[in-house]
Amino acid sequence: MPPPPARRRIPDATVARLPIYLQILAEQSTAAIDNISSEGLAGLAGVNAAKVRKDLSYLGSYGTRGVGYDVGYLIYQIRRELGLNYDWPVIIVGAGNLGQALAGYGGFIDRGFPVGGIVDVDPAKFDVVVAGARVRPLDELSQIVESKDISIGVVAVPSSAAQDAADLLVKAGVTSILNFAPVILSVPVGITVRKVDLAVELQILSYHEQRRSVAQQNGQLQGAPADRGRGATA
Amino acid sequence: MPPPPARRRIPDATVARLPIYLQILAEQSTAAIDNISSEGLAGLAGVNAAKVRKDLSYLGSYGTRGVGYDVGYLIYQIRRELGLNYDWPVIIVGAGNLGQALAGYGGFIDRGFPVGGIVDVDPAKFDVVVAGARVRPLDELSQIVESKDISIGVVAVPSSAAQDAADLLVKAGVTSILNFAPVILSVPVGITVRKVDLAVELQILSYHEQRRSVAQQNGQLQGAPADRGRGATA
DNA sequence: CATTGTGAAGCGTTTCACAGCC
DNA sequence: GGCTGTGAAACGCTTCACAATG
Repeated sequence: MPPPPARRRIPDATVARLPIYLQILAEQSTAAIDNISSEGLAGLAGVNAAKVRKDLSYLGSYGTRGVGYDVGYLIYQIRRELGLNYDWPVIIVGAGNLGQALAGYGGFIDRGFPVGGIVDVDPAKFDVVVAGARVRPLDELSQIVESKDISIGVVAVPSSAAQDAADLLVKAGVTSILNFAPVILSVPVGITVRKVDLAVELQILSYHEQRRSVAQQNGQLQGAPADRGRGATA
Repeated sequence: MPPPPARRRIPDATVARLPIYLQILAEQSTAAIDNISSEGLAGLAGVNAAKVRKDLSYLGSYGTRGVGYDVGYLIYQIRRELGLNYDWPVIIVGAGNLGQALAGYGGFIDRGFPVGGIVDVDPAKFDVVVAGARVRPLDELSQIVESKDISIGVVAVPSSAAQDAADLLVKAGVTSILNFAPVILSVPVGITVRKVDLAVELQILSYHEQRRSVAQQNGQLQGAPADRGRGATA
């Protein structure tokens, strides 16, 4: 069993799929299935089998020709590559509807991202307990980040406050930000930002709906286009 | 002013960026700025100017050489292309933490996606009013979809119930689904599904954090990789 | 003369096809 | 014999570079 060196640089497209494979493998493992072929995994993930093999090949040669992949071992390897062997506590900025839903969302803690803190500007929210975490004043952000050695921040504040929140997070030492506000955050080089914008998702769906209705009007029964990024037209 | 025909097929990558441009243009419009260059727009969107021009060229030739783009007209054209000239009411399946947060999320209605209904299996939640919508029994899903002519469904139920929810939505006539459950939904050809998986987002951030710590240990001060899909490493 | 619109080059991702191996 | 691992081809997206033009 080799030590955990980060070997090659893994393509971004592959990194975005590894969590999907991981989730499927975990389900297989629960169902006491301990071997899976690239084709089997591909079917469950909704992708091409060659893509699965290429993706997994970036981690190393962990399959057995003629047999497939050992589910448990693959889980171990993907988790290692994604850095999921340790918990990454997150700090949530904003204890409104969304912030509270996020804090209460079981998926966070279950998957190794415990809520290390949740802060807000509104004194009315201080000390409200959300899923085991007490809401603290925004002023304490920096102290929480430092004391709990947090590197991931979640921005769940209104658009107008998002850039300030991001600035505070960066100043406190956070190096990755998950942004739910519909604004483009400006951050220093070296900070990773991912954005989840619900309105954008809906607008992309709207585009497909609009195409559908136009196609219908023209009597064109051509298939919808394949999607990209995340999501897919089945 | 030409009538609204969906002209060429627009690349998926472009469709995914149009909502971002739209949002920025709306901000500009509010600030009484009525002209913008591809470079200006690119700067605000965090992308390359050539990309902006190519993206916009798929809609038609709506810019003026030597001048730039008329903000209002561009907003109109992007909205038209995305099918945002009409409201698209959505139905939310699941009135738990997430479903309620989504229903209450102002961004939905503000951007042309009013909550046409929210349903749940749990009788304890019936008739709870969330952001103006009364939670209804799951049984009524089909009737709500039909009576309000809803084509977009939001799946905000636990993983175990997600496929059932999707099946119900499809049977009721919904053709686009926004899925928040961490499972791959299986739907008939022609139905568009997009997935928002918070754990996946965090795991991608985790990958970058992990690389950072490995790089630090090895004293390699190489830059972090550019991101793909959504989000970006600045 | 600043800025768009776009062929063409460049680059990363996907898919194919098959050699390698258990 | 069946399935992995991977060069190479195909594809789509991004970026360049510049002609077109208000």
